[in-house]
Amino acid sequence: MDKIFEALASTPRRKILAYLSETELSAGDIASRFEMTKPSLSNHLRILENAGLISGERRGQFVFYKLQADKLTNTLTAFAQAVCPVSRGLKKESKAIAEKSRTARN
Amino acid sequence: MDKIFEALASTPRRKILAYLSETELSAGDIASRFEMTKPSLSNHLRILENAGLISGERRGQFVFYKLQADKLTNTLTAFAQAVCPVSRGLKKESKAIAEKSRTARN
DNA sequence: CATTTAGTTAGCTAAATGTCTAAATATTGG
DNA sequence: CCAATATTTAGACATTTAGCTAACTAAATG
Repeated sequence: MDKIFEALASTPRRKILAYLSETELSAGDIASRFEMTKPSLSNHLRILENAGLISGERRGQFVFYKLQADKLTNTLTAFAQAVCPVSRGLKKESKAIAEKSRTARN
Repeated sequence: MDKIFEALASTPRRKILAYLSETELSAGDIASRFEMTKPSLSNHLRILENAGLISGERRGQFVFYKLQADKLTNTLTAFAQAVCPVSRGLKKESKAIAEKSRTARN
């Protein structure tokens, strides 16, 4: 939990996750999207990987990174539920659904 | 967004949010639950308040803090949706619901 | 109005973080 | 094997962060 929230506390790292949400990318592909040296970016990738949010696999010259979406969503929802009592969340959701249905009917 | 994830990247601060999920508490009430001086804790409260995750109100001698649950859930779900493509999330949810129903029937 | 209680602000220090450059490692292709 | 490409590791440096103590502001109370 600690490692994950620490990993998320960085704009470039969250941006990396967003890039990886579409497709896997090599370290260089990712680096080219940032104004930052490759070593700096490599460090961000390491932090994300240590947190279990991404995983890298070497294929030939390249190392391809992909998102571990489950880890991310599980952590965020678990935390949200721990902090925002479940029933409250469900109530809100129900209300939103009800509102949607209502407007759809009219 | 930046401020919020930065605020969440701290174990004591996440713990404060958990305490406030039950009820509002005075700064001193919160401080008494930590092995930390009051000024240190006051600083954590300031960071959480600046992020919009909690709000403090002075009543007499005390300053009571309460959770801004909407801000938290909205931010987390928005981010989760931005990073984990929506359809994938829904699929997972559907699967979980189906599984629940199935076991309930047996 | 002086004192006590609650909380924040200010100033300091140690530790952690983010970035860089230079060098090392791994893989591919001539 | 040597050179080129992709990536990581190592070491240095500046900035930020988290904690502390001491001093300050605000409210209640004798």
